[in-house]
Amino acid sequence: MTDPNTRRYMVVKNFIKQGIEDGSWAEHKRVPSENELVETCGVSRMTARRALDELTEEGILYRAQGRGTFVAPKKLHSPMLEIRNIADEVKQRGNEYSNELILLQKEHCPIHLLHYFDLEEGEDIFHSIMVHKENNKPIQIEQRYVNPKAAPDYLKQNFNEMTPNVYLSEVAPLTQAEHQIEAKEADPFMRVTLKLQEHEPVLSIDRTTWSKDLLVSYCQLFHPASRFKLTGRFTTEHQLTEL
Amino acid sequence: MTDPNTRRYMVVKNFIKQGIEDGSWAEHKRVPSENELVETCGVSRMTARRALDELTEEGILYRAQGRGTFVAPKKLHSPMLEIRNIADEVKQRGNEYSNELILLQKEHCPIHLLHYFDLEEGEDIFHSIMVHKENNKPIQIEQRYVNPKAAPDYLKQNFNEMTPNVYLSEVAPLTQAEHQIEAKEADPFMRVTLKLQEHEPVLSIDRTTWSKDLLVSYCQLFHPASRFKLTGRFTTEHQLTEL
DNA sequence: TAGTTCAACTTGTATATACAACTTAGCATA
DNA sequence: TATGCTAAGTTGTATATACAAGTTGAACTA
Repeated sequence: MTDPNTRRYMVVKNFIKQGIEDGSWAEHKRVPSENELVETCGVSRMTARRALDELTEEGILYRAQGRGTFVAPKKLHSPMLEIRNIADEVKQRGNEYSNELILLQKEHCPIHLLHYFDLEEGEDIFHSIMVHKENNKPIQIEQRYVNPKAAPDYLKQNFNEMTPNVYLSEVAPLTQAEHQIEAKEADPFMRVTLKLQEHEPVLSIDRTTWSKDLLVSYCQLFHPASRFKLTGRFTTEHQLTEL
Repeated sequence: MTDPNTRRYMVVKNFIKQGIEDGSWAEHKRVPSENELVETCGVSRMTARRALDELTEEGILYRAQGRGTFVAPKKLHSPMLEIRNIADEVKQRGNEYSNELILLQKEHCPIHLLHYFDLEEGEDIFHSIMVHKENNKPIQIEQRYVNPKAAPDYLKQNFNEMTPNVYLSEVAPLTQAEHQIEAKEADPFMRVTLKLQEHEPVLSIDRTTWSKDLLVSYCQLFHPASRFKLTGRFTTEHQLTEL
């Protein structure tokens, strides 16, 4: 039972999530009761209950004693991690994850980033560009500058095994992150890569991450803004400059 | 068993929380195992487990299979949290700010929000919808549910003087906020109000705010995603679950 | 008709049990 | 010494069972 998806309560969770996704149960509609799931899924009530409990905790369902369990209209609490791992997310949807490495090299640090990475002009930095795919369809472009001091072996990694995000969080555990979200026009590369229509905007997420006081990575993520539903969760504890 | 604190798993939770508070178990120290709690608290293992599970979910403990359950390091709490208001932002750009109140009323709390606001069915909540304008051009739709316990005089306010955001932060100082950013299709109301083109997406920001442990407000902000350049900046503190 | 009771269904709490999966320390062996 | 194995302890998953507590609608009664 190494694959999480073979676990019985995961089967039930996916069964419910699937039903919500394909419209079997609309918002505020009752999903099968615990006892009904015992019948249809062939699990014990406690297992069915665990599935419903977790989905409730994730904000996907809500429950009312004596009445039933219902589909929540909009997630108040996102089930996602604070920094999402796109590979896991794709797999969690039951789809196939793959990626394509466009660029991976050492280069002189761009001038406008020298200050952030605490580098002198002419010093090197790692630069990668990759495309993340779901069922072979491009869903995200990732451009990333990585601090050699924080991840000296970045260039040697095989990013089919492990996304840059996961690798970096292993070699330089996150202590702080800053995000900037922006909707903007796509450039020609994005338009071709993400198969965008004319004038279709992209949702851009700039993410800067630190490990202790060391700036580890500056990363830009681009998604099609209209065709995909993109959610992120941010718990702010310092400062938020808004709009 | 009407008092939640008489429930067995709550007894165990309080026992653990108490021990952490009075210093019996320091950060990263092991707390009693499930079987030890069976002995000392006189509950079944599943009940002890539920207590530890919930405390883990709350970020108070972390668990490692085969090793034990440990006290998680404390989250950093910064009392200062700034959410700048849109009126100031517009004025800072040298433009004229105005708004239009679409709806301001008391209504029964929607069922799916009862749990979050800690209300019973039939209890009332405040609901407002307004449009923020820059040079008389709509730039943001704000829909907001407000907890009457946190801001009992919300309905009496004149929101030309002070935006809901500013008013709320005065009567119930923010201690925590959570955001969810999403690009999605506009509904007809948004399309008309924000003068959107066909199929033009909106950038939606869901913001939930707390004052201490009290959920103050659940708010949705909608912006045209393509015509305006919208940037938000978020500083996140991450907690490590595995050490 | 209006109000009450009750049966059937729901979720909520609690226990007892079994086995799987993982970690660690100590022991046995090469 | 170094290596590998095992036993004991831990969390993780799953089942079966029982009763408590809240909801609903239908049958019953005044």
